[in-house]
Amino acid sequence: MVRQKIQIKKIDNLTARQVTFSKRRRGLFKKAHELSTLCDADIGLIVFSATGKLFEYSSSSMMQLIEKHKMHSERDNMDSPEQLQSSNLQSEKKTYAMLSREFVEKNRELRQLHGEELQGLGLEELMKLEKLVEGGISRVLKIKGDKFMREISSLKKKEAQLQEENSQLKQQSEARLNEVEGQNAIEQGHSTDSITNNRSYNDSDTSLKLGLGFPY
Amino acid sequence: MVRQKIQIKKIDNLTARQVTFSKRRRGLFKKAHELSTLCDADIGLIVFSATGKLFEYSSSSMMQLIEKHKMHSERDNMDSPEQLQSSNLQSEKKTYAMLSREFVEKNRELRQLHGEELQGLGLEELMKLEKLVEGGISRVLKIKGDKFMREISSLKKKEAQLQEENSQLKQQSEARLNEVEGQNAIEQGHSTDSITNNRSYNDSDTSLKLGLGFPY
DNA sequence: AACTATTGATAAGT
DNA sequence: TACTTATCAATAGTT
Repeated sequence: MVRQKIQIKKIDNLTARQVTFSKRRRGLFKKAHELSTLCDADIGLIVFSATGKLFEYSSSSMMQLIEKHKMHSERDNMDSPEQLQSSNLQSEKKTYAMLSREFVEKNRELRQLHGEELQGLGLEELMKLEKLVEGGISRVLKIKGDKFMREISSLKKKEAQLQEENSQLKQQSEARLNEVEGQNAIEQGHSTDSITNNRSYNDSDTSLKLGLGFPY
Repeated sequence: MVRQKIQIKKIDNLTARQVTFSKRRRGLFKKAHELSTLCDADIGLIVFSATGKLFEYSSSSMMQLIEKHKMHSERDNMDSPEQLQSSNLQSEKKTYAMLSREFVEKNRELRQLHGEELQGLGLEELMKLEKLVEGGISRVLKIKGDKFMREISSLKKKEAQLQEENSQLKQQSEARLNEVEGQNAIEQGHSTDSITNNRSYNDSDTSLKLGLGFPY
């Protein structure tokens, strides 16, 4: 409806969906309030987000409004008290069944978030799930993450120190070898091949990768 | 809001009020439907006109929505007149109430796992949550974790190798120094203090801690 | 969270 | 009630 008109269908992108939900929900509540004020109407608005969070508006009392609504739907549909009671029971059972289904569904989602029942998921879903859980853990572990980074960095520093000392030792050793050889010009020198190329241990940026791979 | 902007207060003129009611009601319902579709929200909208006429919209079932709303407002409205008759019914209602509570609880937990509502949690709860989410991610990232472990292990191995070479070099260097001093018995030996105590770099078991702290 | 270009909603008129 | 239109409000995409 703005920079570009959108289709009225579920928004794919999670972030965009959440933002739109927040914006439009506010707009909807405002409109409900305006209608209620302008036209002296009694309005109740119940909104459950996809995650199950409740938002509500009512111009008076939601409870009273719901009771009034119940009465109206009863009057509209029922002729006799028997029918009414039967319908009440029936609808309650329906709600019960609905709840059970949704309950099972929520439990499944929870177990998935807990890491169970991952076998049935495709790669795409697993990646989404990973992103989801990463998002959650990134907040919880923010402080822990800092410590983690410091430890990695300390590990790198120590490795560099070792490297440095290693090369110093090597120089020293070779210098002394030269000294020995200089003094015993006729004697054979000791081989130093077994300890060359120490710098190759730094070619892999393992520690850097680790630091970047886990930002929390 | 058009030819002239209006104030949000009850419209005096009856006809104008009725017209506005009709127009804005349609608009409100449309917006409610759009929000429901776009953001996968469950929405119920009840409107009573000033004359008492009922208009309603719901994205699914108004009754189920109202039941869900009751749960969230955690009212014990499960009791109804016919409850006292049957103990069977009573136990069913008990289950119903239990389900309701658990339902709300699950929803809260889900939202928390999605990273919301962390502000209100204590340190204890955050740690529990962290454990929970760690458990989840540990399974999802099993493969990724193996690579992580291998890299840590490789880092440790490299460090050990460096250490080993370092001490070999030290021995070699000292051996050569001894050789030099043996040959120049009168000359002063070079000090080797600057490179002693290399093993102290292993005193911190940083890499071990990292490996254990992040098992994935 | 703020901005803004654009679409959508609607007050008044017919 | 329905249509029109001038204007205001809501908001999608962007930063």
